[in-house]
Amino acid sequence: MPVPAQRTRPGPRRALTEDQILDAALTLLDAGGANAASVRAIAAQVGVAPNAVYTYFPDKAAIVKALVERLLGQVDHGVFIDRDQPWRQRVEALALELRERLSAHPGAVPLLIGGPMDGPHALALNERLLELLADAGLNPTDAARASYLLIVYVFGSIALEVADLPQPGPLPPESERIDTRLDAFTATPAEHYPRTAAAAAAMAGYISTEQYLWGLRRMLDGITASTTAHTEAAGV
Amino acid sequence: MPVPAQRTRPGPRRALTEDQILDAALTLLDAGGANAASVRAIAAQVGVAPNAVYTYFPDKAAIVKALVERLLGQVDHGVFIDRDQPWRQRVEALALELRERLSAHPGAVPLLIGGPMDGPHALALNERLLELLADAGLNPTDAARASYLLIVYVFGSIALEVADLPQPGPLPPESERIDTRLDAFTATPAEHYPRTAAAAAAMAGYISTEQYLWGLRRMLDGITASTTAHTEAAGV
DNA sequence: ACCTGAACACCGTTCAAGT
DNA sequence: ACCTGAACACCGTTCAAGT
Repeated sequence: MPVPAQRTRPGPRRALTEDQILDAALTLLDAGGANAASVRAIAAQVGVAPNAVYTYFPDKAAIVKALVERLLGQVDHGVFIDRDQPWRQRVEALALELRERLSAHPGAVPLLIGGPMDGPHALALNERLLELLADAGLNPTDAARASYLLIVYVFGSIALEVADLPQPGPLPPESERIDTRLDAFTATPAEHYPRTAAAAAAMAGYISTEQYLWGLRRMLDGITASTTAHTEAAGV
Repeated sequence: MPVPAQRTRPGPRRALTEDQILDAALTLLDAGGANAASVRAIAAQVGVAPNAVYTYFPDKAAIVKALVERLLGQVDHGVFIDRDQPWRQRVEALALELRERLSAHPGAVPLLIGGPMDGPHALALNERLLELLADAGLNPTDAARASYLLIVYVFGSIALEVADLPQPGPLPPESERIDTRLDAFTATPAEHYPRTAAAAAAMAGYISTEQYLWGLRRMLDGITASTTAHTEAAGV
């Protein structure tokens, strides 16, 4: 998003900024879920007529795109940029940081995965991940494939988690979270789906972060197993 | 089917079936993308007034739910139910079959991942996957975690693939597919994102099924690596 | 029981006009 | 340049009425 040139200075009054509109959209998303951020609701939130929004963004898709970029920009790179840390730990830090940032706004998640993530912040994150995998000793092809695998996992996990949520609004603390998925499985007649019922029982004690990290580590195991020669040389 | 007599006059008799409504929804989805299957468009497609649809389904969510169930029900279990096959091959067959069925209706994918998949067909698929993982020698806890990991991967892959699609409508053959993601990466200035640009170059020759299977195999590697003792005993 | 027209409360977006 | 009211073409859903 380029900085507007200084020559086009005020007209009668500039009542808003792009950021205020994105703030309003996010507030609505957090309170009412993915469908709550209508252009009209955003306009009402910031106190203008619906069509005034189109002074700042060409259409709703542009608002969504800018919002997605903003969320990805909030990811703290510090936690996984440190090359002195073991690379697996850095991947875990990245995965946890992304998950935490996105879980903070479940209503925005469907917008995230609803379109291509090709903005500058998305590309910057991808770049960091590729650096990380290069540090791990992967060649460019393996790094590219592994990065896509990890991205699918991170966003897929969050998307399915949000999809299983019973209602819009902020995520409750993990300990109190009601998981529709586990609910459905637990309510499943064991005579029809014995293994699903058993799996629900086996998983009942676990929290989702644990499951998330378990999956992530299995993927890292698989990635390193296929590229052992390189990882040995890379150290740590 | 003979030429339909014009019973456009209000008839007390049942003019439709639930299946016809789902057929219409799927047709619209395939032609116009995820937003094309409005209740009003469905009604128009089957030749009734919009509110007549509510005789068959209580609301739009019920239509979506039934449609998702129907799509999952079309998955052919035969390809991965055969216990004489090596279990990894069975997992791959399941993953490929699911991907093929869902890719046939890209417009329906956002509806798939937009809500919980807890219908009978979804549970049946989960049950088959757990059987498969039990055959591989995993204990119930590992099987539950591994199955969720695999589900996240399969649906996450398809969701991201659809999200990167430029246009609604049917998926073109894989060889002619335009991938917004790769496009964005290729168009990326190499001076800002050198590794992303390199990754795009490295991946340019690959087709997505190859990437899909690569990721799947890395996950299976990681799963077996963490449960070696069991897999040895399970044979194959 | 099934379908209808009409209506309600929404939606994204465009347009002409006012400042 | 920025904002407005009004309008257009949608949307899901409800209601009373007709068969």
